[in-house]
Amino acid sequence: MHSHAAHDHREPTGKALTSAAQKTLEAAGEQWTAMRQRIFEVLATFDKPASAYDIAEAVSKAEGRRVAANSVYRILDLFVGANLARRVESANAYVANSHPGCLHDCIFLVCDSCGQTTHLDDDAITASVRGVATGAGFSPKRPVIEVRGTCADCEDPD
Amino acid sequence: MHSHAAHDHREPTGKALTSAAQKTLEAAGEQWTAMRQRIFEVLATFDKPASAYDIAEAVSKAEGRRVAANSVYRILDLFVGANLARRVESANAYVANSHPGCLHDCIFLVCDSCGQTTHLDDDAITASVRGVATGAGFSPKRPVIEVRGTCADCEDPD
DNA sequence: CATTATATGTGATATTGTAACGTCGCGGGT
DNA sequence: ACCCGCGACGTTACAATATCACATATAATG
Repeated sequence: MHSHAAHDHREPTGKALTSAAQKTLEAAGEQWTAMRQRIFEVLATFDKPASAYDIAEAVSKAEGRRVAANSVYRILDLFVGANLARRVESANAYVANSHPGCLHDCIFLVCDSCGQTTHLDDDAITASVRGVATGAGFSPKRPVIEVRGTCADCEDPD
Repeated sequence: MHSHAAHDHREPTGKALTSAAQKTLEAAGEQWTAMRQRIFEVLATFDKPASAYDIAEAVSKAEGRRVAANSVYRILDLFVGANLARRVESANAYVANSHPGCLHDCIFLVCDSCGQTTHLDDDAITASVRGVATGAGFSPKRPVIEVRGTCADCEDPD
């Protein structure tokens, strides 16, 4: 996937991904706490965007104690700020960034049927989006590019 | 603005816009009721994206009776479906479509500081977004392209 | 007019997101 | 060791956004 990118995106998984996330967060001058690790791990295991409440529920179950959505939001905000996670605006949900530390604007393909969300990078497109914004006298900070539609599996279930 | 579009976009305002909206909705086989007109008018007078609750409140005040958010959502959904209005996903809010009847994918520039939102059309960009989605085996239905940032006025207040 | 479909009203409830404030543990200064 | 300040997290309350179920009203149709 996104093999068109100029640089290679090997996607770390499991422990490697968590470890990469830790390095990135610490490099940003933030602490890597047990709670943050737990939330990152849970987020990373979801196969589709997870809401803060989804995560709170999953963590609560895993820890055997109540974890409030509140706390999850705080940590998700931190993750988004440090590029460990992304918010999918059209789904009110979050996904782990599979290559933290590299900070593309990104494109999400969100299936209306199953919720599966694919992450693409296409610097040409995102640059042109920023370009038209700038051309209109606007200072772009965060392009939100998401495509709602139907994924291959739902479109054509063999 | 968006003078690059292949066809002319004169932007109807006030009564002309309402009338254009009516024609479009009726052409879609839906009724143009007093309630729908009221909601469209109120939406069109907002100078920035309005939430369903903003609209419910404004209509309630204008009508001197309680109009529930519920009813507003129903009508907004209808409007979005008929292209009379658009939802700004990253703001949980809606804007009137200033040229109903013509249905571009569109690009919103949303100012994080003042909320002002500018609507651009750029068919080259939206086509390329749909293109990468299709290239990934995805069937795009509704691209969501929004740019969060700072508008000219907030960036550089003379 | 009677029948049916569509539109709206109403209250309840679910989901998503923030605010305010308290507690705990950790590190630095004294 | 003690105090202090700070960041992380817990806890409660609440605000904002969104949907559901069902009643009523209004419009379209025969």
